[in-house]
Amino acid sequence: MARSWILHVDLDQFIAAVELLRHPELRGRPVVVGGSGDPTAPRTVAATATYEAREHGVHSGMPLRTALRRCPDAVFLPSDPPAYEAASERVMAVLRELPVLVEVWGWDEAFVGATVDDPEALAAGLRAAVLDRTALSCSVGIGDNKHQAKLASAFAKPGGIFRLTGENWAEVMNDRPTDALWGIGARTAKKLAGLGLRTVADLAAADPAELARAFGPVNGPWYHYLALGRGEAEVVTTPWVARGHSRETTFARDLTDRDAVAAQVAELAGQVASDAAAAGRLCARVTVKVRFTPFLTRTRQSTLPVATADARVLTEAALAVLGRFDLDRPVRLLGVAVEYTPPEA
DNA sequence: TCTGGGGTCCTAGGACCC
DNA sequence: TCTGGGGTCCTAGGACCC
Repeated sequence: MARSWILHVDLDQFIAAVELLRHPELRGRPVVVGGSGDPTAPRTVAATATYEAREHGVHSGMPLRTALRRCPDAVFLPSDPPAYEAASERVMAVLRELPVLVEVWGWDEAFVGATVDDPEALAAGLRAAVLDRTALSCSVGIGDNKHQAKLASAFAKPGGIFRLTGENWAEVMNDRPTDALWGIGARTAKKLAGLGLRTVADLAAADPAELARAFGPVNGPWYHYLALGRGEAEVVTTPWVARGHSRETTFARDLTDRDAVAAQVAELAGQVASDAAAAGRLCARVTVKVRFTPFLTRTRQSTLPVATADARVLTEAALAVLGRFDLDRPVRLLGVAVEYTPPEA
C-alpha cells in the first residue's frame, strides 16, 4: 500500500568528490581541501579530506598546518565555493525532474517527499539518476519524518540506503548517546548526562516538564520529542528566504591598530551592504563581532531607525557599534552581520 | 588540533508601555 | 505609596548545523 515517506539525499564526500571530478589524476591519493590551498597558512582549516587523508588522522575542521604535519604527502587544494554551488545545482535539478517533492537543505543534501509502495526502489532510483547525470554518489535515508531520514542517510553511508521509521526506531537508536540525535550536540549531551540522561532511551523516558525547567520551554520538550523519533514531516518546495547575512574575516596576524580595525569593519559592512542590495533585501539590524586573542568572542548590535541596504548608512552604523567595544586586546577576527526585514510580499 | 565562514533559532534580562 | 500583570521590543550570548 502506498504511503508517504521522507527521504534524505546526502551526497558522499561532496566537496572532495567535486574536486576529484576536476582532477581525476588525484583519485586514490590523500587530498585536503581548504582555504587558498596553502597548507602553511595559519588560522586556516580543512573544508574536507578524502578517505585516504582521513587514514592519516586528517579531518574537516582541522588546521591545515596540522593536516600537513599528519600527512605530508597530501595534495592541498583551494576551496572553490562557486564550483560546489554549480555542482549542487546540477544535482538538485536532477532530483526536481523526478516525480517527487524536493526541499534543498544546503549544498550537499535535500529532503524528498513521495507517496510510494516501495521507498527503497525510489531511493535506488534517485541514487542512480544522480550518479548517471552528475557522476556524484549519494546516500539515501528513508524515514517517516526529516529527523529519521536525516539520521538514516548517515547510517547508509557511503553509497547506501537505510530505513529508519517508528518501527525500528527504538531498536536502532535507544542505546545510542543523546548527541546521536539531530539537534543535540556535545554541550547539550553533557548537560543531559548531568541529569542522568545518557542514552536516547533515557531521554525518551524523561519528563518533558523537567526538561523544560533545565533547557527552556521550547528546547526541553523538543529534545524529548526528538528522542521519541519524531520530527518535521512536511517537505517545503518554495525557495528558502534568508533571515540575515554576514561576512567575517580571521586575520593571519592579529590587528592591534584601532584604525586598521575600523577600516576592516567598514570594508565588511560595505560587502554586506552590496550583498543585501544584490539580493534585493533591506537590513533592519547590524551586529559587529569581535574575536580577541585568545578566542574571546563578543558581539554588539543596534537596530537601525530605518531598514536599508545603503552602504554608507550601514558602514556608519557598524562603526558606531564598533565604538562600543573595549578594543584593549589584539583582534583576530572581525565580522559584520545584518538581520533582514521580511521580503516585500 | 591554537581552533574558518555562514547560517538558524532560543533564552534571559531589562526597558517600556498600558 | 513597598507595588500587579501582561505584552513587546531590544540586546548579548549560547547552541547547533553544514
